[in-house]
Amino acid sequence: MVGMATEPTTERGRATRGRIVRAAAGLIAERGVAGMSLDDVCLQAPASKSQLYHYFSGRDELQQAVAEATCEAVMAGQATLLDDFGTLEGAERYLGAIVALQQQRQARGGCPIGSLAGQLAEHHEGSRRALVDGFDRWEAALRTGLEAMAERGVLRPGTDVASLAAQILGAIQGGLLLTQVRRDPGQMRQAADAALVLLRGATA
Amino acid sequence: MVGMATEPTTERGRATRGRIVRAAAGLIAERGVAGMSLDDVCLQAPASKSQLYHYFSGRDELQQAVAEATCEAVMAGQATLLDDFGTLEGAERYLGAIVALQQQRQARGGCPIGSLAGQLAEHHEGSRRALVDGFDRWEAALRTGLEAMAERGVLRPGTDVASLAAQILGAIQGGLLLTQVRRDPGQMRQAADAALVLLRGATA
DNA sequence: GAAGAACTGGACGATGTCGTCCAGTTCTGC
DNA sequence: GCAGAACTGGACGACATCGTCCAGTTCTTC
Repeated sequence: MVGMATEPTTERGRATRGRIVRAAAGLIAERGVAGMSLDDVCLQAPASKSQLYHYFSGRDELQQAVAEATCEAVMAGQATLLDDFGTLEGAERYLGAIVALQQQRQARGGCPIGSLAGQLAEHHEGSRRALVDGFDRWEAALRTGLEAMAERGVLRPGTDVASLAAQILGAIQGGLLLTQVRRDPGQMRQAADAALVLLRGATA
Repeated sequence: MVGMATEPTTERGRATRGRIVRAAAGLIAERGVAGMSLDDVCLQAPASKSQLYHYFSGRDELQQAVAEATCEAVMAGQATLLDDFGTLEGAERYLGAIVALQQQRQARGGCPIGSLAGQLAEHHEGSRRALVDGFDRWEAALRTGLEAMAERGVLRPGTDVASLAAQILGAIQGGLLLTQVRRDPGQMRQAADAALVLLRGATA
């Protein structure tokens, strides 16, 4: 934990760093943060201990990198769906897609960001900040869609789109958490309905 | 992990088991599931290894006991507030109390049940079931309040109180998660407002 | 193509953790 | 008050994990 982490400057270095982060992310998703050992990460990457410690100062920094990569992946995965969020129908499609994904995954895993939050947020400031950043980007995308609706007069004038975006994100996260714990995608369906109630409650 | 767990039959045994669970719960709250070692639990309880393994088959069973105790504590802590949930004003008081608690705690810790969910639900079936039980009891309490409102004609006839209860619980959990990650009690305020919107949307 | 920086591989010691074991003490039922 | 069950204390071995170290290889720059 003495040496500082190094950014890779060569193509090979970037590839190695990427393999390590992906392996760590996979192991965390599979076994949880507690179940991920650095040796396992090296084995799975594949990479060696010195490579891991070359790019990361230690476990904490690796976990933070996983948090960042996870946020990136989640946002990238729903980017096109979120672009649609500027209309009521688009919002319905977006929320329906989340429900469908939960059904397809048999209600496992919950939200990748939310799951990490429960495991990291309270105990590692760097990881927490990475997750805050992820939620901020998510919420900003929702807000952008709401603003588009507001501009077209779909929402009542004076609607607090910032709050509404936060509430919708909260409903989604709560729904995903209950879905995961109860192993029931119906929980996400109800949460999606709740988000739509909040949205429709603000329509003109 | 070979021996099965034993229920204590004597007063002293129950006290010891209780000390162990409380110590484990405290350490998990402080450092997370990953950061709790059984040696630390014994040190803090105080108790000895053989006592721990006398009452629990191993780490997993101890964690499950912590999950059960946490659910119990959370429900006991809000029992009187939840009794109030049978009126609109009572519901406002209840949600306001959650917000106030988050402010008082400086947005730390989130929901004890929800936090455990993120760390345990995906990886230990027994713990998951304990958490499901906690959420079920919570939701049932909300539903009881909603049914009281429905009977008194506060809610529109035909309101699906079961779904509404799940949605309100989801809003609360989502709000607590965002509060914890963002370290901002305002997140819980917005979630509480969202829950009230859902509730008022069902009033006659 | 040579020099130096970046990267790689894997062995290694220190440490923490788990789970076992057994001898000693306290409690319970008769 | 005694026999047996329940409980307690702490030492112990096996093992996993962390983080370090250094020699060897590949890349970049000139």
